[in-house]
Amino acid sequence: MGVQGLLPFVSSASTEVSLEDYRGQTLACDASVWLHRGAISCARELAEGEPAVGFLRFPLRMIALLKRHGVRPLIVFDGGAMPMKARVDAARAADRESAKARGEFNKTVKITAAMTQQLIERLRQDGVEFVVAPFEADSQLAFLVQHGHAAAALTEDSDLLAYRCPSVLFKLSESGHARRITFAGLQHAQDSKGQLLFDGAWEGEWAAWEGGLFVAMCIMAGCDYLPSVPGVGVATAHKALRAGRTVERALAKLHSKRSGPPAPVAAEAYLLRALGL
DNA sequence: CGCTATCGGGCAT
DNA sequence: GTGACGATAGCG
Repeated sequence: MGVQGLLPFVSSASTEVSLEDYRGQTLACDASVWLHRGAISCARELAEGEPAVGFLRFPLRMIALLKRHGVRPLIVFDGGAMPMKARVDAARAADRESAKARGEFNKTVKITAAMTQQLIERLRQDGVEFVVAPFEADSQLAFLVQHGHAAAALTEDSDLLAYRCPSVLFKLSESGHARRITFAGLQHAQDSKGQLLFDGAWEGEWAAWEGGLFVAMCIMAGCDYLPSVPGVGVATAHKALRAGRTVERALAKLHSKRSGPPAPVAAEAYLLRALGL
């Protein structure tokens, strides 16, 4: 999931970069998407329990790509399941079951601990650094960049911005180019008319977004941890926060304007607590 | 109409 | 694991 619609919304703040720009530096790499993509190439074998090693090919190729450009990869694996994501995890398991019944194998792909272990073994042999996150890789990737252990995170997951990761590279291509979004660069993000999204509407606006409103916008638009407010995406959440200037007033505004069922009451309590309000 | 949200689905080889 | 992209639907 990630935050639906977030990347298009802030795409004006992204710039094209090359891996050459990171020569001699460390990139913290999200292993899960690489493993999933690799696993699609042998989805049937995996679904039917046949031995398969083809899923290693794609992640190893991406690592080779980084090394070819003089970049030091730090591979980050998902660790334990998040209790708060239990509902989402259960839904995905059910989806995999029904996909298997229909013979749609590439929708049944599930990265097992054994598969992760096989990749880790290769990384050990090849001298590639890695860490296993306590829970989800996302927050670990953000931590590594925030504390200077990596120059940027390399992922496909928009959640990295919600975690306030200072620098994120998306959509790495075979040519070694990617789109970079820095958290600080969001200050200059614009809408389609060239108007700033997070600054300029009032004195100190960017500081407010940086300090919590941006994260609130992401949560309101829908995350894996809370039932989202129906009919509210990134654009509506942004509008409400900009008009209200605080989470409380933005939520009140959405309530008064919206027809249909009110937001789940638990969502608000969690949101406010998550933001320390 | 214009804007926004949602749905289905590719990714690799 | 998440989401480009095009289509569709619901609202003001």
